[in-house]
This record gives sequence, structure tokens and C-alpha cells, in this order.
Amino acid sequence: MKTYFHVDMDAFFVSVEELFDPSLIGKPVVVGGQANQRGVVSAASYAARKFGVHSAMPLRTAHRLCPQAIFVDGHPTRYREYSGKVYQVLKSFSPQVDMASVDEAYMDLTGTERLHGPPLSAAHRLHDAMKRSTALNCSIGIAASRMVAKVASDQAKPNGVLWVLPGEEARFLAPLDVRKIPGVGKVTEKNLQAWGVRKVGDLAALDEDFLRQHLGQWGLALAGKSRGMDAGGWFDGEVGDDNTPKSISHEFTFNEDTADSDTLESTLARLSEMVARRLREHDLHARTIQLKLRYSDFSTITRAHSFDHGTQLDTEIFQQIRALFRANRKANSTIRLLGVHASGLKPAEGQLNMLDETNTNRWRKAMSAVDRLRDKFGEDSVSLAMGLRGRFRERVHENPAGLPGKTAGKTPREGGER
DNA sequence: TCTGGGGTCCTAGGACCC
DNA sequence: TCTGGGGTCCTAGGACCC
Repeated sequence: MKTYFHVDMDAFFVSVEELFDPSLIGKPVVVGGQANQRGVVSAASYAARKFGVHSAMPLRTAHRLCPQAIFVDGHPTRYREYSGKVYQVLKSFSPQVDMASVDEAYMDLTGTERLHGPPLSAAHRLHDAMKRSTALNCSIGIAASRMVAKVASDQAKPNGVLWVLPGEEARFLAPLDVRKIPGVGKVTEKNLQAWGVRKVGDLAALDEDFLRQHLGQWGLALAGKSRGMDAGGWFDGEVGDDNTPKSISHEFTFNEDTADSDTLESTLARLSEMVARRLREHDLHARTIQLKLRYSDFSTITRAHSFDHGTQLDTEIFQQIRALFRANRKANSTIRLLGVHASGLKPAEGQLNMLDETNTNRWRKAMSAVDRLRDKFGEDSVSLAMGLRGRFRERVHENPAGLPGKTAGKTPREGGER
């Protein structure tokens, strides 16, 4: 029998912002951007939630529901910093910690009773330690499966502990909305409602064969989940440490849709640089590069290309992305969002012949020098996009009635802070 | 209401190989 | 020539999570 903890930080982004600006405490706060910006709510304080504001809601909607709310830009580096502190606290309780995202983690505390005592007292001590070293509240779910532990931590919010005893899983889940099951979103909820399924108990009462016939493997996994089992995909394997990313991507939504090729291609250059840089930081090569295009009407396409080798170079990624862009963009279309995505990631070492190796090492040295320069003098100091702008200027000269000049602040910058 | 950004996992069809 | 079947890779899209 296993003992899993799911630890979930309470209103994490809002709480971190309150540490930096205590005047926010107790007020309706919305993290994610300004009230009139394109974008959605990343997190809302409990005071703001009373007005119906919740995460993923458009900022403008949040403003309409709660005009007196304080709108705060997100600070990803702050959250990563505090996420690290959270991780250290958890690590001091168990070597087996999986950060599932910046603000939540799974721990395997099986067989630690001699060290920590029974689960509830371990949880209370974890609460205290967390408060002491991070000044943040968390909620803790305890169960024999990770899925139930996660649902339990949600039910324990805010600042609570909930232990679902082994054997009690189905009874605990039965009265909850199916939406509470991790993996059941809007679409699945709608599908299930068509069969009269609203609560997890309704789901557990359905015939497994029926679910398999209509939903395939996913149906079987659902049946298991409704009974409290770690079924399917998400929860396979041990709680441990494989933190190497499977994909790296950056995307950017324009404040106003644009059809200007100059702006679009220099944005792609910038995004390619950001992706390449993250690849180098992780010491990874990507074999597949994917372009994402979202048009004004919100319709979205992706187009991918796989190399026969891996790469982590700005130029190589950008050239491929630009080729995909030129080949696939609807002529003269107005565009809302661009994205660059890298997958098929492999450790950078050991797949090249000698000749390539010398070349690549030379490149790698050059690029890490570029990275250092960018650290010192800012992202704009060295840029493919700048070269691109130069070329476009030439074209403007050839054609005086041509493209408008480049304006600062229209292309994305890493992190959005610092 | 007018819809972010960073991820993971899954499905389905077609190419290609044996 | 009138037609199988499995395995794997690639691409596109979509559900879902925080």
C-alpha cells in the first residue's frame, strides 16, 4: 500500500505578489496583465473570486465583473524562485518529489512512518515548515493513489489537509462533479452529461464495456479513475526525477493583429532565438521544429519539419521556421499569434561525425558567447532580428512606398521582466 | 466575455519497411 | 497485381492542465 502526498500552493501567484507588495493583502487582485490588455487571468485572489473572477478568464471580462480589482503583471522569475524554495522544503521531507508544475508536487511518503510519524502529523509538520521557510500556505491531499491525493488537496483548500483512507476512495469521490477528476475538461464533461453522468458516482456506476465502446482506452481509464485508481498515462511510473523537458516552445500574441511581413518575420526570428537559447541552456538538440500560426479569426494551424539531425542553433531553426511560414501563410492574411515549438529533444552530445563536430563546437562556442552578451547587455544587444531589420530597410529603399518602419516593443522579449 | 503561454498526452492517417 | 498485416516514423490537430 502506497502513501502519496499531493501538495498544492494556495493562490500561488497572488500570494507571491503579496510578499512583494503587502498592500495587496486581502484585496481583489488579478494576476496576468492589465485590465484592457489581450490576455487571460493567470490567478485571482480569493477576494476577487467572490466576484466570479477565475483563472483562464479574459482580463477584460474580469475587469467588467470586478472593476475595483487591482490588475498585476505576472512575474515568472519570481514564481520560479519561490517554486525552488517550495521544492527545497519538500525535499527535506522525502527524496521522492515530482514538481508537477510551479505550484504543485507529488511526494511518495510510503514507509516513512518511523521518520515522520503517521501521515496526518507529517502533513501538519510540512505545513509548518512551508510557512516558516516560504511564508506561503499550501493544501495537502493524502491517499494511496496520486489521482485521489490530487483531488483531496483541492477539496482541502485553502490551507488544509485531507487524508482519504485506503478503501474509502470511491466513497470520497462519488458525490463530486466529474469535472473534479484530473483529465476531465469541458468536452468530456459535455459528453458524459449526454449519458446523464454528472457526479463521479454516476460514472462509477456505468458499465465498463459501455465506456470502452464509446470512448476507447480513455473510457477504460475513466472507469478506473472513478474508483480512485491511478489509471492511464498521467500517473504511470514512480515518483522520481526525470525533469528533462519533452518540448520547448515560445509564442507571442500581438497587441493588434498584423499583416506586416517585416513584423511577422522578425517576431519569428526572435521566437526562434528564444527557443534555441533554452535548448542550449538544457544542453539539448531538437529534431523537429514546428511553426504555429493563428489568424485574426482565431483559426490556428501548425506546420512541422523534422531534420535528420538535431539542432540548437538560432539560424538553423529560424531558416526552417521562415520557410514553413512562407510556404503556408495564407497570402496577405492578418495574424494574431505566432509560435515556435521544438520537440524530439535529445542530449546534445554524441551523434555527430568529426567534421560536423568541429563545426558545431565552433558554433556552440559562438552561441554561448552570444548568450553571455545578452545576459550582460540585454536581449536586444545581439539579434538575428536586427540583421533582418537591416535587410528589410534595404527593401524599403528600393521601394519608397514600401513597408512601414519597425517599431520597438512589438516583438516579444524573454520573460517579460528584468 | 473575445479568447495567454508553457507544457503533456493522445489519436488518426499516410508513408515506408519487412 | 487486385492485395495482408504489423511496426515505426512523421505530421496535424485537439483535449487538458496550471
